[in-house]
Amino acid sequence: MPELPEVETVVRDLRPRLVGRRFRHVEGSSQPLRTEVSWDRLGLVLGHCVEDVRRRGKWIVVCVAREIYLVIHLGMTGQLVITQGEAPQLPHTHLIFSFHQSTEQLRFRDIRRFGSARVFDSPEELEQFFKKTGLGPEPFDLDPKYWRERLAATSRNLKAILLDQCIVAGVGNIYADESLFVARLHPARRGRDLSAVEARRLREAIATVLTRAIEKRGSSIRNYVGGSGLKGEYQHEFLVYGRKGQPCVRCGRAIERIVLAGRSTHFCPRCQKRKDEG
DNA sequence: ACAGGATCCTGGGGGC
DNA sequence: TGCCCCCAGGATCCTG
Repeated sequence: MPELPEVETVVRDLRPRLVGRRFRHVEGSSQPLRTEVSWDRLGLVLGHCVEDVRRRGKWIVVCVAREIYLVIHLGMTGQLVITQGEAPQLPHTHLIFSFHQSTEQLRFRDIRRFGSARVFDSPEELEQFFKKTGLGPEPFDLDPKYWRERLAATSRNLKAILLDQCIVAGVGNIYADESLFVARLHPARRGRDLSAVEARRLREAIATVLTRAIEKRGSSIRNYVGGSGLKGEYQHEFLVYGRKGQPCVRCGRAIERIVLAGRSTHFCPRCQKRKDEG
C-alpha cells in the first residue's frame, strides 16, 4: 500500500508525538510478520528515548538513544499509528509499544503481514542493511547524470525501472503510473531508448507527483492511514491510476490498463505513445 | 539481463 | 445467502 508519500506522511505525523518519549514496554501478537520479529532485538529499545523519526525510501526509521534504530516497512497494508492506550485493539495488531509518562501507544497493524520490523544497534549496522538491499537514491535528489546513465544502461521497461527500489527509492505502483503520465511516456518504453529530454521529463515528473502527493497526505484507497489515523486525499487527484475506461483528463481518450512488471499499469494511449512525439 | 510467474497473506467486490 | 474468482500502495525468488 504505502509508497513514499504515505510513508513520509506517517513519519511527519509520528515525529512530533514520539520524539522525547521513552519506551517502556513492547508486546505483540503470536502471528509472525513476513520477516520474523526478534523479541530480543525489539527489547533493545526499551528504556530509551526516541530522538527522531525519519524516512528512507519506503522504510520508517525510528531513531532511539544509544544509536538504536527501529526500522519498519509497511508492506501493502501496514499501519503505524499513535493511539490512546485504552483504545480498542483492532484485529491484526502485531506490535504495541507503550511509553513512560504517557497514556498513548504506538501500534503496528498489518492485515496481510507483508510488512516487517527490525532493530539495529549501530549506525553502521543500519547503513549496512540499506546497502545490502541496494536501496537507491531518494527521488528528490536524483542526480541528472546518474539518472540518465541508469536509464541508458538498461533495456527494461520504464514501469519496471520505476518500481525498482535500487534505481530510485520510494516509488510504487500508483506513483509510477502517475509520473509516467505526467512525463507523457509510455510505461512499456525501454530505458535505453529515452532521449536526454525525456529522461529529464521523467525525473521532474516523479518529483512533481510525489511532492503534490505528500501535500495531500498520500493516497487512501483501502487500508492506508497516516500516523494519526487520518486518511490521505491524493486518490482524488489520480490522473490514470485506477481510471481504466475513464476519459484522459488531458485528451479525453479512454485510459487503458495493462500488466507490466507483474503489476496493474494505467496509461493514456494517446498522450503516452510508444514512439516519440505524443 | 530481463520478463513472467508464483509466493508470502487477508479481505473486499463482482458475478452467478 | 454462498461460492468462486479476481484484485489489491510490496518484495523476493525461481524459471526460461
